[in-house]
Amino acid sequence: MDNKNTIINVATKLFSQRGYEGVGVQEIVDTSGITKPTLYHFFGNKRGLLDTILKTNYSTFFDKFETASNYKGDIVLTLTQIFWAYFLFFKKNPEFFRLSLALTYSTLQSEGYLAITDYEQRIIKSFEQLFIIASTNHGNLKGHHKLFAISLSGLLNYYTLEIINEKIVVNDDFITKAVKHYMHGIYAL
Amino acid sequence: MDNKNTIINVATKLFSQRGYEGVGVQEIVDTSGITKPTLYHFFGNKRGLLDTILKTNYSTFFDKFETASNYKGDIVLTLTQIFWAYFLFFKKNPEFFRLSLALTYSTLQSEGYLAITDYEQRIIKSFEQLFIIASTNHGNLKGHHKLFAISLSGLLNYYTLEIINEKIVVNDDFITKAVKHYMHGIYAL
DNA sequence: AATTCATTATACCGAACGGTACAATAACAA
DNA sequence: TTGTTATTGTACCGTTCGGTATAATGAATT
Repeated sequence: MDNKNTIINVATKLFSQRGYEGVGVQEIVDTSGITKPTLYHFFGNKRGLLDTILKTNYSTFFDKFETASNYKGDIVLTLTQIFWAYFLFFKKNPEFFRLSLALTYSTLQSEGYLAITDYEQRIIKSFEQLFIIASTNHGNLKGHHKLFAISLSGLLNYYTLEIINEKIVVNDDFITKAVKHYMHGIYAL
Repeated sequence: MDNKNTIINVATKLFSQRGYEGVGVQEIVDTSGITKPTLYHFFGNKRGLLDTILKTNYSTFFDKFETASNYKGDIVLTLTQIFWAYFLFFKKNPEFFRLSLALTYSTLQSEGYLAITDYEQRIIKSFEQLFIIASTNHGNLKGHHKLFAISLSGLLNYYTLEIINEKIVVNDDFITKAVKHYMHGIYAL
């Protein structure tokens, strides 16, 4: 593997274990078997490295996620597709999930939060959009878009955490239950 | 106010804005109008300061939380009490909520995570315990304790975030809806 | 008044932080 | 083969990091 990708992989792993601020550039280059100027040549600065990690991973993620989000009148089907896409992607990239989770919930003025907030907003907005469109068919969704979008995002993250900890096995049965759990809560309002 | 409490208040605010690792001891003492040895006299080290902040706040929290968790055969009532206790405490302590949220979702080997994990586990265990006891009356809860406990914790944190952002007003109507949303998901399984 | 002990300031420590100037090398095109 | 550009190592920069030795206070006790 070339040095650029080695750095990305090493940094992703280290960041996911001890956080963006908890890992120094020196440790990244040592573990990668290179020296600082190489890292700074490819990424400009530490933040540039983080940005590259996020951009690369989220690019793949949104490809699958936005395909899954396609709504054709069946909200349960769409949610099922979304759950599948979400869980499978992060199951394949557990280190990236841990990193993105930590960044998402880090403090508002931290570098990590600033780096990830646009991506997270895009997910939330996508959920909102789905609920807005679906509310044509489901009257009870109306006026709760924002809340539903946020709670859905939170739920997915919690499930994903259990999945990558191997407490939950992702299969049709689980996905069906999870969607059911979420939907019936909404219908009940 | 005495220096000890000044330090605690200043540190809580700064940590909640830029994270435990993002704030230096020097900045804390400068903002507090004192010098380093004073801080180290009271707290031993930086971690000791964080521990004190967590211990103080969670002490008050668990007082109210565990009173609210008392189950007497009515799971909806108990959940309603828990939601009220949870939301009201963190609405009163929004900075501490932001800090604890960031620590809870920080990386597994970070200092902040190690500092808060016992408290978070206590909350999860408390939820689990509730669902185990309640499963005597609600058969459909059986075997899902852990999952329900975790998803409840996640849901509460998401709601709380909206509350301290003043997107949600905490009143009887909201609490009723939130509990309903959560419960009907469970009943539907 | 003398003693004691908690509290605090001055001044400093070595280590780690992110980042870079500069020169050497490697790769490739003209 | 020469010129050009991308890549990389050596050695270093100033700043900030968490933490402390020492001594000076302040207040309370004897």
